[in-house]
Amino acid sequence: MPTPPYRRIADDLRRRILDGDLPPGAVVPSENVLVEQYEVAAETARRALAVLAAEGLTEARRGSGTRVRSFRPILRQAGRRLSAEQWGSGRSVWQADLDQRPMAVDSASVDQRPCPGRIAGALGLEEGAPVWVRDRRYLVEGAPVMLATSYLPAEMVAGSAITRLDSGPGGTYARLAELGWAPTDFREQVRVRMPLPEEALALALGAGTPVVLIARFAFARDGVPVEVNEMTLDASRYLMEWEFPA
Amino acid sequence: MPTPPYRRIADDLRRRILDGDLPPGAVVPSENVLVEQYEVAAETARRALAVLAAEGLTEARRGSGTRVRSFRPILRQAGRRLSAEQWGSGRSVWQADLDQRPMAVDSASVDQRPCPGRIAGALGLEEGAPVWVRDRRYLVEGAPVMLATSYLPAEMVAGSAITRLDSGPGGTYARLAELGWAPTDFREQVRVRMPLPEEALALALGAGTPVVLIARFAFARDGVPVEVNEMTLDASRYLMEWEFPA
DNA sequence: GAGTGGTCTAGACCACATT
DNA sequence: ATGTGGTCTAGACCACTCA
Repeated sequence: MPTPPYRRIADDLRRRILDGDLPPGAVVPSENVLVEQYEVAAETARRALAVLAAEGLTEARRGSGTRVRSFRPILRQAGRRLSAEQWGSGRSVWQADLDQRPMAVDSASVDQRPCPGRIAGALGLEEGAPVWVRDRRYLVEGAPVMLATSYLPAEMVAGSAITRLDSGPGGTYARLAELGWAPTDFREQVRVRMPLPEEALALALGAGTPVVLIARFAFARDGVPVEVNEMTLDASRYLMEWEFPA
Repeated sequence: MPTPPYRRIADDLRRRILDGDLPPGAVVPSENVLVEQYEVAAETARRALAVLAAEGLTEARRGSGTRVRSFRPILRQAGRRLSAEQWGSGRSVWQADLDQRPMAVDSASVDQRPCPGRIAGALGLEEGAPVWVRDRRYLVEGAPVMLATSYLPAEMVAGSAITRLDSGPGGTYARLAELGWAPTDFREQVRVRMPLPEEALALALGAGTPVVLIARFAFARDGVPVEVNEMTLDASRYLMEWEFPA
């Protein structure tokens, strides 16, 4: 039971990628080349390349070729507590160009709808109670990176700018504060899995790219839940950070 | 350019899984069955099943069959702030049996080593300065779920139980507190990607299972970094939670 | 032993990008 | 026009599980 040829080929290529022999953007040897070099059938060479694609290491383009993917993560900071100096010692262990690129919204909608069951429990509402639903897709450099759907009790936010596409300066949380429901605490629950086809489509995900699901709960004074925000992130584009006290 | 047969088959099966028609643990139609039902070649049927496996939805076992995977996550809580009542309204949107199963450690080592470059910066040390390195693998119900490697400045922890396999009651942080370096703040940086073969091996990962990489930085008073902990989690087994103030 | 998934081959046709 | 990746087929052999 020696490792099968397609795995050996994949292992070779992977090592070359991780060693930097094939840097980000470099063209990976084509199927035909692999067929010659390793003396295997075309399908076997394809399978080797498919392994790397499934690992998120490469990206194949029909007609062009297969290239090594590059990673330029967006830094998502939550619960920032520490000062800039403390950021200095204690910075990322991942060497990343954490440039702050501007984020845009390309498709958005705001609707009042009956509350879905799983959200109702979190908001302390009955299933089907009216909630305002804010739906958005975020882009960086023209490419989608995150989907977000936010739920707020209709009774709480009726008449405010939260029910309009443009929620105004400071956004939803600023409006909540004006209504006397300023968020004081947040809980974020995080799951990770491979995307469903619809998610892969909406985020234009390459093969081998997981998604991060974040459910964010915002609480006002006395622990009153005021918002649930379900987010879906392209995992290959994010470096997430949380800070909290001991 | 209609969707190719293998995708149609995969779509059919995926819908049946997500609809609950094929519940967790259920046997997915075998290659032979699919060959008959859809009148395709065996390789085409295989490819359809491979899609589902790559999505983490199924698990194939040679000789046995392909089954729908089940999701029984471990809840990992960080920065717990809110009370139990607030947990009540605002609970998970993912219906999950969050039983607290006991966690064991099966392989552990403690060594003094020169500090790797990427850790040195975070700990405010020179590269190569002596650090104690605590290495562990965690199991739940006999299966590995997390790898963790912790780095502490040798000068800070020399002579304490931190340098021994059994760090004593309360663990590393309790010992740090006794030494006058009680952690007061934490920063956790999180990345997600598909595993390298070595990681897949160490965590016994099925196909289509991402890993979560958490780099945890512990700070004592005045923002002095006292520990860096690099963790690798089986993404399919964790539900992570962070809480923090506005 | 029958059925299951895992791998490989040789050959074919297609869609697409680059030259 | 050539080369690239994407898909499909028919047939083969193997390793494993389960009854």
